[in-house]
Amino acid sequence: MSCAPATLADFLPEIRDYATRQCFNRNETIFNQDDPSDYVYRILTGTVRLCRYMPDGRRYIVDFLLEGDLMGFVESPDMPATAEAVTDCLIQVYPRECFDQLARGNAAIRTQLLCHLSANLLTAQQHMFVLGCQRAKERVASFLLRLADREGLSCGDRLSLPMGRQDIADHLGLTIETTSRMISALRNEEAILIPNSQQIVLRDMGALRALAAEA
Amino acid sequence: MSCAPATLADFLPEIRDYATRQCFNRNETIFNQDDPSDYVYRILTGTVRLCRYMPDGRRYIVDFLLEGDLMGFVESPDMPATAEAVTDCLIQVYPRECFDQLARGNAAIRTQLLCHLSANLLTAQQHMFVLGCQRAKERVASFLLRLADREGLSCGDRLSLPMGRQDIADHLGLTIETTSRMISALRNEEAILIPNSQQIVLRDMGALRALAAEA
DNA sequence: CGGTTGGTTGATGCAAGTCAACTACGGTGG
DNA sequence: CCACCGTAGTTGACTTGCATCAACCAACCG
Repeated sequence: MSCAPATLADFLPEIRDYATRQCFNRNETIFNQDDPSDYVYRILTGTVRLCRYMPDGRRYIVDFLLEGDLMGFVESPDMPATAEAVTDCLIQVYPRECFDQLARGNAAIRTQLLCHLSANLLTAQQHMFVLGCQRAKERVASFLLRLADREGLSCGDRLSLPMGRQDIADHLGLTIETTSRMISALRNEEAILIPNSQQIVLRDMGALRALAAEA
Repeated sequence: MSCAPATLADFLPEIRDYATRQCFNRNETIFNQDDPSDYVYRILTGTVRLCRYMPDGRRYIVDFLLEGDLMGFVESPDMPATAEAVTDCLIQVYPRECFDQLARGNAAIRTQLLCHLSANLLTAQQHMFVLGCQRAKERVASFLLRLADREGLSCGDRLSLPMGRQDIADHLGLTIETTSRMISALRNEEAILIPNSQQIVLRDMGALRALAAEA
């Protein structure tokens, strides 16, 4: 059974009467790891990071969520990660119970839910390869390409990086200095241009793809 | 909604008449990345590795599957990874269409399917932390603890390692030499005993947990 | 202006990778 | 029974890629 063209988000308007909208400022926490899973979320505007914090303070950024993305659909009594606003965000919050009830009566939603989780799992596996096998410059190239793909960008387009260098580093398993150096290296090799630190022009996606070398 | 005590595997007997059993020798391929997702699998005996191969030959081992584990439930037209027998295996193979039909008529199965995918996703996120943040010795400790947990072992028990050092290395994003050195280091620190290279006695799980430092 | 925050760059150190030798074990056949 | 071989694991010597530590720069703002 393959995924239908509809997406999970298409069904959420059906329960919009039960939803609330919330604003979060940059770096504000949206929910905490181990909070009860009582809500599901949709990002209306802004960028969010999903983090896991370790007892010793180390942080790993599981993923970034962009405008339109959903979170909170993992089947677990507690949230497995903390969500924080990377930029100011507007977020639609749906009561979980309400969504579950909708899903119980609607097979198409359940199918989409499976697709959503499967897609997340595949993304995670892809990223495990990045962390397990790639070197620093390849990781940065993979990261830029993945963001570009999600935004539907192609060669010559301008990619905006709402997250800071430290966030990118924590997502790629690198330090902020190495991340910065590798971005500079890609500029020196003329694979990208850096009009300013928040934006990157994808000058040579072929070169980036050659580095990322993902199937 | 939390996961019921039943598991996905409990429902498979209902379609056992449509299943076949297949034997695979050590290192034999069970299915290939990009094969159509026409079957779901249950490991009856033996150990399996799920791998992703890259164009340049690098290999990443997504996970190991043990006796009783299931695979092939990701919602995708093609298999996202290759499955290979780590040891000689006996595997029950169910036609996917048959399972899907069962799931369509049974809400409990669908719930379990969501739990199964969610659990896989959480495992993947946990492992991303291992790859992104931990150093070599911590990774090996995490690996041993996870295997021990899955086998339900505790302090003093003997853990068997059906997979070779190279497999462990490819799962942890290390080289075979570093993996071997770290295992030796854990022996020298008296956290483990190594009666032979395929078995490990968990002498001091506290020390291992302190290294893994996972929540 | 000076202070603050986020990013870049340089110098140095170390953890893990690489290359290579050696050991242990399990067959297989003389 | 031992001699030989092939495979898998361990250990040592050396190299290197990234982390660390530290200085510097640019943008922004009171």
